[in-house]
Amino acid sequence: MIDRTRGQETRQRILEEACKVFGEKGFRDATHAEICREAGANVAAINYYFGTKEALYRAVFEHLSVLAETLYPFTQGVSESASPEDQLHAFVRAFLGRVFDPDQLKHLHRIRMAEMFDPTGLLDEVMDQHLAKDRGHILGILRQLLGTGVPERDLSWCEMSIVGQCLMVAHGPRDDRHKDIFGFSEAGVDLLAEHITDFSLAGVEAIRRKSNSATAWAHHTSGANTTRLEEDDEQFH
Amino acid sequence: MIDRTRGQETRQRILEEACKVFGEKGFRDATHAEICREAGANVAAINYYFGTKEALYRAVFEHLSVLAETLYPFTQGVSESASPEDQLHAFVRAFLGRVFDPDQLKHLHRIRMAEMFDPTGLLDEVMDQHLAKDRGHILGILRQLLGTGVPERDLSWCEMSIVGQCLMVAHGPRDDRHKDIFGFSEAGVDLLAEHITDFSLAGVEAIRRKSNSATAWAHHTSGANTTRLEEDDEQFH
DNA sequence: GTACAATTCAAATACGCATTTGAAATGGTT
DNA sequence: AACCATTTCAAATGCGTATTTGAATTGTAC
Repeated sequence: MIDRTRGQETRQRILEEACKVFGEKGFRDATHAEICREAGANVAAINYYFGTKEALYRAVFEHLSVLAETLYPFTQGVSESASPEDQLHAFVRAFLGRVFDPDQLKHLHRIRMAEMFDPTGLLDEVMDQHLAKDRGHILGILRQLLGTGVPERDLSWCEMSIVGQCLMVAHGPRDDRHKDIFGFSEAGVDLLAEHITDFSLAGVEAIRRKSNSATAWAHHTSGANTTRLEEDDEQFH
Repeated sequence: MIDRTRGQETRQRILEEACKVFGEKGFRDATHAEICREAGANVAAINYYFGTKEALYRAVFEHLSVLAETLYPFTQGVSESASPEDQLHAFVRAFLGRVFDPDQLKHLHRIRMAEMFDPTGLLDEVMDQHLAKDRGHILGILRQLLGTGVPERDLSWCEMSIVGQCLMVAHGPRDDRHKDIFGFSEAGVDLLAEHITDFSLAGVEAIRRKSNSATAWAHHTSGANTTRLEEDDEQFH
């Protein structure tokens, strides 16, 4: 058999360097030249090991995705029978862990967001798969929190409200600026997770109440802006 | 004097077409050729009227920004003395109005998000200015809702929680898929605004309570995860 | 109707970068 | 040592597209 360790090492160096460059510059502004220079390889190496820049991009995404699921599983630290509140907390913490990972993983967030708003189209199918898995998890938790009778729309919108917070909390490559804005320090991920969890639990609960009281004693919610939260809620004094 | 109406018309057509193309393809994938073709002008026209592609990009952003502030002011429909709850509602509605505008304006959202996660760097200063104005508005509302004693960090994080929802509710050019995911129809902006407002008001209120009870009777919140919402809150049964 | 500025145009240029190519080097196998 | 697959390399090639250029056209003033 033939020793391939040398070649696989180069391949690995390129893959990891590509994570960094794609993460920092985005697909379009990343160049073969830069990736290979930093990885200590020749420009032709990308073509040799991955075929095309696009294939390398996909390889990077897959690489980072499995890394994310390994390092920050959404169920980390909670038993299956934990309360939905604790499950949500774990979900948020894992989500933020991925987003603020000090190593390679933070690049995944950048790549995913860039792909959402400035899509190359290269990751469409792959992203859909991973997305579906994540959605299943958070929706499961929300079903517990909201109960069975709640309409699908409330479910989806609560999901959006929670995930939106987790996604927007970290900006792209300009995170210096972001840290200034939101007063965030690396050590504060747990605090931030607590904030989002508390905020979201209260939000979800408000939606649950409203939905319940709406379906309970009336088929018509015809009044325009008369259905505000305060009516059936004593939490505002 | 010389008649410039003809020229200015061409300039305007290019500007509006550029909004569309930059919005749909992003800065990097937009080409002189496509913009000019759609605008019925020659490739050289961009250079003639705007100098460079980058200058055109900046012009587009400025154009759309003033349009946004004109069409969807954050204070629309509420008096200055309205309750902070109603002010927040108006803010969210205006925000979503901008994001879901069926015409040109929707492109602004795409451009801003792309600039966040795949920055060209061309709009940094300009975006900071507009951002600062928006932040002032929402922070003012939050100050009313949270009271004076609340720490700046809670303020910033609540801001993030709210704005995050508004930003993530609409994806990029792939909004077909998004609409499927979140079950959103154009007519539903008001419903969605109501959801986000309700969700956020409850979230903010939860943060306020926690912050108050924390500062009121202890300087040490040393326990790790013992400061969950349920302790001083009767809304979870 | 001549002159002159503003505008439009087609074709040429320039440049960056992904990709190719074919030769050189490496290292194990016989 | 001779052989062969694997891997590295420097230098071309080719393509897409922003930008330039200089000539043609339009419209206005005198």
